[in-house]
Amino acid sequence: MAVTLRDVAARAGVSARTVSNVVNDFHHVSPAMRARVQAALDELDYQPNLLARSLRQGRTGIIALLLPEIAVPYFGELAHEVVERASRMGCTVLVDETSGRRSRELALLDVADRSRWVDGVLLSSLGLNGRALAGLRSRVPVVLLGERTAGASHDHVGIDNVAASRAATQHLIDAGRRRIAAVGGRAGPSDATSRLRLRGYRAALRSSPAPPGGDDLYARTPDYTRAAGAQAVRDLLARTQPPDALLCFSDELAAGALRELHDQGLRVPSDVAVVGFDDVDASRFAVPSLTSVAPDKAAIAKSALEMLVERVDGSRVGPRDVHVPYELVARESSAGS
Amino acid sequence: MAVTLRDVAARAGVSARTVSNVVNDFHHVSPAMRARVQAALDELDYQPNLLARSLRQGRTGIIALLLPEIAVPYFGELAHEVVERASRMGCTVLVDETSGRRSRELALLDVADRSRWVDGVLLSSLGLNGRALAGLRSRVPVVLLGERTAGASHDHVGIDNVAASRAATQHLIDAGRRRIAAVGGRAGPSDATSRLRLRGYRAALRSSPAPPGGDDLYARTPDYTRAAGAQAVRDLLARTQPPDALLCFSDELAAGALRELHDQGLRVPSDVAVVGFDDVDASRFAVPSLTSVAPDKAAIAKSALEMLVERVDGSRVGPRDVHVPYELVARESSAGS
DNA sequence: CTGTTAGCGCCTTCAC
DNA sequence: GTGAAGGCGCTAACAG
Repeated sequence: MAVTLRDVAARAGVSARTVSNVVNDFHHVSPAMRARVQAALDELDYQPNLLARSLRQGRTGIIALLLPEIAVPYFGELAHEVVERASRMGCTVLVDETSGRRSRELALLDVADRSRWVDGVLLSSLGLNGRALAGLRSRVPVVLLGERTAGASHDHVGIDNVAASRAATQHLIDAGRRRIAAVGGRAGPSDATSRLRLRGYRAALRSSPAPPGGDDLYARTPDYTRAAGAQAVRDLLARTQPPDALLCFSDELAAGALRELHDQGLRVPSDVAVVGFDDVDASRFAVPSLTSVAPDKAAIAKSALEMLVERVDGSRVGPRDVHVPYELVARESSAGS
Repeated sequence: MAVTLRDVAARAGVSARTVSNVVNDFHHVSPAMRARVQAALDELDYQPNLLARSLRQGRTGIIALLLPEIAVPYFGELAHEVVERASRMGCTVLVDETSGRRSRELALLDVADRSRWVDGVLLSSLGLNGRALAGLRSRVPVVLLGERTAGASHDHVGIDNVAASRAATQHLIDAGRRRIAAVGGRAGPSDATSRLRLRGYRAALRSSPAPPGGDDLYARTPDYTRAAGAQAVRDLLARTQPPDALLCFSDELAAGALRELHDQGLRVPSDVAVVGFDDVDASRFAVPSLTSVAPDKAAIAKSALEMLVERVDGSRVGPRDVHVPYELVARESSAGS
């Protein structure tokens, strides 16, 4: 059926070894021989069976990208950067969804680890905390995207969430806001993102001359969706004194918040300023356009893949922790009061 | 290093074949034997090398999903449905991006075809027309997502674009709109989507009692992005008589249009009604929320994967053309004038 | 019901 | 610079 190395060898009247040498240009094959083999290669339209090659070499050139959900814009944009850079590096990307569930993250990691399908794993984990990850003895290298959970024993790449959150909060303070609410996540042990961002938020408030109330200005949410953002606004507005600014820990939350504020007859930014995280493409076109903390997604993909490939190549250096740049993109939703 | 079938066989004092039988529960292994093998399996923590299995069986359980761009919300949502259903069917999904470029689509198809990595391909093609696809003699089965281009020789699944577009246009006519503009694509030979949707749009107008002007109410766009939607609105408003409704051939176009209409001081829906296509998650939360044609994405993924698996299993029936349901979801952006 | 024997297609250690 | 043989780990024919 399919044409194999042997077929080509027979056609050219040489051994399989020689054909292999030509295909991968190994050693130095004599020009005459090379030409003859090449002719046979072309005539038979030979294409190597990558499966067999991988079995032999113990390397597939495939990396797994494990995300909570690919349809969430931020993860979609991240996946885009990963796929693009991987392809430039000669790798292909296998995408799998975890729903952010710990059990599923572990199961997929396990499969990836044992099946021999993938050379390495990029994991954007929501459910696994440091201990769970440290307990993981995987053959396949894993690089974490997003937060570094305490005690993690893996490479990790993300932005400095504390600093970013602090900067975003300061931006609102500078715009004259005094009752700034933080929105998103549960700040629990398995939600490092919101924990870190909350820390930055509080740090900014503490160093501000007119500090607002305490914890009551944090609205927890079960997830980072638009629906959760809308619900959070309803919760906040039901409290005695409504906020004059929202720091939402994702653009999706912020989008839901914008919608709900609109429904409640509040104007953005005059009544309430809104800032998001992730700087998703849609935020530029929202009405009003959304101020957001923009992580350098291309840089995340680049660092992560580079570290992963190093590990695949056998590097044994200690776990690394890479911070990529972020930028606060100021737009209409937080324009000066 | 890794524990193989042989190791287990040696440990249990049986042949590799028997172990294989236990692992895949083939034939009927005697309970006693099964228990002994299972014990060895557990003790050694054996996990099959899927690579070797695939090489042997000529099947990988991997399907490739070729999309223009995963970060585009519609494709992200589609990918989500595909990944989810594939995982339920025991398959994994390899995602690759084509940028909608013909050359890249062909190249990726070729790689998928020859590398033996994937059992089948799901292709959401923008650049390939019927002839180009028909000329493709691929070993690996391919199912097309989106439009069936004329003369295509492959299975295809999508919505009935003509009917859907006609229904959406009728919806605007019923809402009292008289100058309805169509927005999106180039309606050229390699852009079947806009061609079909334009056809439905025109059919609705023709059967309407008060037909508006002619072709001048179609705004071409280079792509289906928000930026293009905004630009299209600027173009349309520069014409002598501005439209009172927009039928945008994607929700992204519509989102850009909403933004631009807002910037130009026009109110939606009172001045201009807007309808989109795809019913992306963001559209529900837009301000105003966006009326959209909602294809049943889960059904697309389901049909496509089912057809693909049938082909992988050797089915040789003629090319099939499946229409999945769609629904016009009426929201604020087209509320009665 | 289980053991033996061949490969799947490729790369690579040995000889020449 | 080239040929021959072995094996990556698994499963599918054949025995027995």
